[in-house]
Order: sequence, then C-alpha cells, then structure tokens
Amino acid sequence: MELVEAKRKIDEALERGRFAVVVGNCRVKYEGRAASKLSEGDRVLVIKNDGTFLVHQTQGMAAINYQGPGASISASMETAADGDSALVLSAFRSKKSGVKESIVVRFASVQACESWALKDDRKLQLFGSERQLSDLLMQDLNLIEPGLRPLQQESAIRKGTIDILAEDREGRLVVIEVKRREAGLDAVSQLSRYVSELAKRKEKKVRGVLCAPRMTPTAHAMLERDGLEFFKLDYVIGNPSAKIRGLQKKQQTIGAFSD
Amino acid sequence: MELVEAKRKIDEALERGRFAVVVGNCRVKYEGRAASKLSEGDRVLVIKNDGTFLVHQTQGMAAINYQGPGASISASMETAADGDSALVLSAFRSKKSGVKESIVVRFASVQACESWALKDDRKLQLFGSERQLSDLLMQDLNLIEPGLRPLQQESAIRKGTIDILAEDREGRLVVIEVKRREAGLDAVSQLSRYVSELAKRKEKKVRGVLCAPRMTPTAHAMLERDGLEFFKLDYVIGNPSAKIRGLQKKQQTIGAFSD
DNA sequence: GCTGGGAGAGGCTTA
DNA sequence: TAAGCCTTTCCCAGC
Repeated sequence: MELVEAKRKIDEALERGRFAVVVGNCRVKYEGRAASKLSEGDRVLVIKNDGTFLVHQTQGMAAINYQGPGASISASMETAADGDSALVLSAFRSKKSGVKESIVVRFASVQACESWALKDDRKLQLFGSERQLSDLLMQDLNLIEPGLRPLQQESAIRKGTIDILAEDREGRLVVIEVKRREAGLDAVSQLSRYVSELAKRKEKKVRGVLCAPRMTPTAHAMLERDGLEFFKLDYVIGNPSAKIRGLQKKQQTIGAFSD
Repeated sequence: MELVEAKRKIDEALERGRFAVVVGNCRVKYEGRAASKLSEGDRVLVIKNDGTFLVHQTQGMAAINYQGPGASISASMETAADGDSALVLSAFRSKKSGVKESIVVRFASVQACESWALKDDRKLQLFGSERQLSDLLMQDLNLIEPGLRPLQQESAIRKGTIDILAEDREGRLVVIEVKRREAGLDAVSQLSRYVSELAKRKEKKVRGVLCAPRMTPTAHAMLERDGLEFFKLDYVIGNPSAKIRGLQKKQQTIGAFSD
C-alpha cells in the first residue's frame, strides 16, 4: 500500500475517532520515563479512540512500546536525506507528574492500514479477585478459626491497608492478609508491617494471619520467625462466581449477573 | 464479511503461522486462574504466531482478555438453539503449574479478518532500567559517600537479592537498594529485610541505603524509624543511554549501539 | 524448576 | 491529588 494512501486513511481514522490498525515495516523510538529503540522490522500498530497507542511485535504478549489513554496521536510524511520517504506515526503525552513521553514509529512500508467505527459499552465481569475472596471470608471467619469476629474490612493504617481486621475468642486483634495466589516474601513483609504497627499503637500483642492457597518455603520460614500464622485458603473459581471451600454459611453469590 | 469466509481466513492464518487480526461483534468468556465474562460488543482480536491471543476493547491500554505465548488456538462454527450461527475462536493453555486456561470468543458478526506473514527478529533496546542505574552506580560509589567500596553486585541472600553490597570507610557493610522511580513502603520493607538478614548472619551492625529519585512521606518515616538511609538518585534518561548526575568518574556509555 | 523481584509496569480505591 | 497495593499481572535471572 502507498504510504500517502495510508496517511490519508490514518488522518481520517483520527478525525473520526475510529479504531485503527497499521501493519508494516518500521523503526520505533521511545523517550519518557525511560528510553528505547527498536530497529527495522514488521510490526502491528494499534490505535484507539482514547489515545491508546500500542506497538506489537510478532512474538510476545505485551506490546513492545505503548502509550496509554490520553495520548495525542499524529501522522506525517517524512523524507530522509537519502530520498526515502516514511510515514511517521507518533504519540505524545504529558503526565501529571510533568514527565513528557513520546513514541515515534517510522514506517518505511505499509502492508495494511484500516480503521473501524466500533461500539462497545460493556465491562468485564471478573470472578476470583482478591477483593472477592476477602468479601467471602468476611461472611464467616469461623472457617479460619472458631470464634473469630470481623471488625473491619479494608482499614487504612499509616503503613498500608489491612484486608480484614478481626478479634479472636480471647479478645486479641487479628490482622488477616488475603492473597489469591501463592504468597511470597513480600506478602509476609506486608503482614508483618501491619501487625507491628498495630501492636505498637494498641500496646498489646496482635496476631497476624496470612490467607493464601499456598506459600513459598522461604516465605513460610520468615512467617514463623515473625510469629505469624498461615491459613490455607482453598477456593474454586467458577463462572460466574468464586467459592471458598469449607465455608459453612451459605455463600452469597458474588458477582452473579444476568446476561 | 461472511462468518464462514472469516473462518476460512483464520484457518489459513493458523496453518501458515501468520499474524492475524479479527474485528467484530462478540462475547468473551475466560476460565483459568480466575474467570470472567464480557457480553456483546465490538472488539479487536489479535492472534500471533507464538500463540499469543489478545482481546482488545475500544478503550483502555491493556487487553481485556489474553493468553500468552504457547496457547493453542482454534476456530470453529457454532449454531445456537435460535438458529443464529457464530464464529468461535478459542485459546487453550496448560500452565506448568497444572492450571488450565481458556478464552472463548464468540463472534456474531465480523467486520474484518486479515492475516500477514511478518518478519521481525529485532529486540528492543531499553535505557534507564534499574539494572543499568545499578551498573552506573557501581562505577563510583563515592557519589553516595566518600570511601564507599563495592563488594558485590546482585548478591543473593536467603530472603531476596541485594542490588549492591559495599563497605564503608569504617569497614561496615552497606546494603544498597536501587529504585528507578519513587520508592514506597514496599521498597523500605525490602531493604529492611536484607539488612536484618545480613546483620543476623554477620552478627554486626549493617547499614542500609535506599537510592531512588524520591520517596513517599510514609516510606521515608518508616525508613528513619528502621535506622536506614536515603540517597537521592538524580539521573537523566537519554537515547541511547542513561546517566547519573554528579558521578565524577567518566561514565561508561551503557547500552550504546549502532543502528 | 522454583523463587525473587523488576516493569516505561497499569489501574483502582480511598484518605 | 497522593499513596498504597492488586493484577488472569508478565518476564527474566539466579540458584
């Protein structure tokens, strides 16, 4: 496809706010929070109405260069010193932090360039997030330990946010950290931070329980050394809901929906 | 475009290992580590040769549903009870962990469906990563403090990996943690973990220095309470290299390349 | 192969 | 707005 023709199509797509895809041989340059260069190769460029700008290589899941919503996108023709011309598509963005970012894609040739007016107002419904598991646990903390009563969910302390704060049979505070997947060192650090902060503030012993499907051995060692506890969180992911195994009370259907 | 025609094109693309893009009205269902549903709307599906499978909505940077390299992709026609037919594109993958994942995209209509044989063997060259900044600092630790001598870079201890291990004028061990962006509570936790682990092992006082462009206030408070230190890391990102401001020794050009 | 930890991480929620 | 922190995070490097 002729570069000029591709430019015309892109200009039209940008003007009309369409979703556009450009396929061709290009070089890519990025400057912003970091900097990068990518020399010549065939790539697929995705441009969305909201300013999203994605450069995809033929392999790998993540876009190799990207600009999020809010970028301003422009197209221009460029003629190099050797007389070769190129279609240049670029995305600029100024972040609130003051950082300016730019991606410049120089197409030497274009295999395809198309755009569409797409309509989509639906949102993804996700099941099995950490927040959902936390909500389910809140319904009956007896699963973790008989007599455990919930005090607060998502309570903010100076050093972060406690997933669930509870009280045990002896009236001790229990900090519960929920992880939807295997817990590592970072999770133990996090819990440890909350427990010591709370213990200092309340001037009494505070328990800490890490709820996760499993833990790495090193994390488990650190957990025990810090006097914290582990509770195996056994759950099943369904569609359209997640369930914790062993919960005695009838679980509310979270995230149920009609379609 | 006819659904059957789209299916034929997809089959051909899959067979020949091409990069394919499908645009149309669809529903999406995901089951795996979590589960999700997305009801009817116009979306763009990206299929790569390596099994990468991305569903993009009209807004937002991230793919709303995805499967990484290694997925097996298939296309089929389906006829619903009401007689409406659909083009079903799906991606399956079994992770090493044993988790099976699937994405099923049901297209009720297709606006465009195309594929290309793309060639690209180049890799992104990135400047200003944390590892690069660490490399630069290693060249002259005097910037942080006169008399500081490097002992080791990237040394693994039981509880993680220390960026830079050094020795100060008085012969004390100094753990240096480098962050390319603002450091938060997690960074302080990390450094704190390394320092206490090393102090316990060596049975002597160990210093900890957090090198970052800046810190959040809460993180700074925690740093001071833990007896750790902060060094403001002032750097500039260029293309094709990153430089730390104030480094006295001539900085090696890191990441320079010819193109 | 497990584990830890970075990433131009992005994005959401709450103080 | 800033800060914490979750993510189907992905990804790589080291042991």
